[in-house]
Amino acid sequence: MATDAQHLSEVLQTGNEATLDVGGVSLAVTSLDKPLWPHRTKRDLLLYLLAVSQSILPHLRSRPLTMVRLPSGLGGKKFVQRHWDHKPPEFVRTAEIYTQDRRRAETYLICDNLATLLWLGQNACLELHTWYSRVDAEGYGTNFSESLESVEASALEYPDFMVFDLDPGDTVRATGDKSLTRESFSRLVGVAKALRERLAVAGLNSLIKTSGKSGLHMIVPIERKYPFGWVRTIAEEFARSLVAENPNIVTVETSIAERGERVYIDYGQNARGKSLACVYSPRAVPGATVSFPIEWDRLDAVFPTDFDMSNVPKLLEQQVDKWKGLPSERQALPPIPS
DNA sequence: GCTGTCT
DNA sequence: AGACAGCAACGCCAA
DNA sequence: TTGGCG
Ligand SMILES: [Mn+2]
Ligand SMILES: [Mn+2]
Repeated sequence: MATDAQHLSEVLQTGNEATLDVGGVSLAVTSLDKPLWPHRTKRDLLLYLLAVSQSILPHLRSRPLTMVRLPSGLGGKKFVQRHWDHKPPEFVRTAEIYTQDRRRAETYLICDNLATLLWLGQNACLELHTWYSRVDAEGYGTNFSESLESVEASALEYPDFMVFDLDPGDTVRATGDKSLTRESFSRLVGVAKALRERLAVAGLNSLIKTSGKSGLHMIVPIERKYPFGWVRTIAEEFARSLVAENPNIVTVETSIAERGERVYIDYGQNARGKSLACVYSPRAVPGATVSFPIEWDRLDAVFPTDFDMSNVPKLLEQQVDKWKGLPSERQALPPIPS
């Protein structure tokens, strides 16, 4: 039975299955040789999650999860899962959260510890997406399950980030190849910088990461006191101001057909129940690329495929978490008009 | 990947 | 015992 | 109320 990370790593190296002792709890892992990505197996996923656990766990903590699962890898069925209907292991933290559609509470998973992280890997969660609000009370209500009113009055209605999901527009190319071009990404970077400047003028510091696919995610840490509706209103103002300035390059148009080559700023992500790929989460794409934080002055020098499951653990050896301390950073937004 | 059901 | 089927979002907004 | 959207 393995105990520390070094030993866990050694145990995961060989055999098609193993029983891990993760901080005192027993966790069975199976099908370690099953390919989940081209040239990458479930063993590679578990070793990756173990290697980045110190980096990713602080960002997963207390946040309801949305999982992208591919039990048979990229060649098999893919599904998004937000609820867990059966009883998860004891060590997995959960929250019962009311959902509008089903008119009842569902069980959401929260990844608060290494055992849960590895268990998610065993369950072929190739992507881990998190909410922007947390279940921690800190003065707010924690009745998430009773009714729509109760969850709207709860801590989950108060995000600690404002987010901007920046997606590249269609790239017009004769070949029909839909992969991201340097030109398209460079246009995206330009929009991100312009948005950063807008935010800075308003006194707001922002951080940026690759989504792990083609886009960028901008994060503005905020005081945990504005309901999603207000955060969305502010995000929309910033997004529309960029569109007004550069209507040929930026759009907030929801219709895909209308967007064309323009960069899409999705401010609508600022809503309860929505999620973005967590920083350091792998993505279910052939290259096994990873969502990775970028320093603003490095943005021109990088490309999303620079960060994948193979090299990210190495990059993190220099600095365990590029966004260390982010969970406690807070900025004020304009007040809500009364 | 897991669970419950059918043969 | 083994095969197999079923299963696994949700909130916003414009129309 | 529905359908598109991410
Ligand atoms: Mn995106
Ligand atoms: Mn998007």
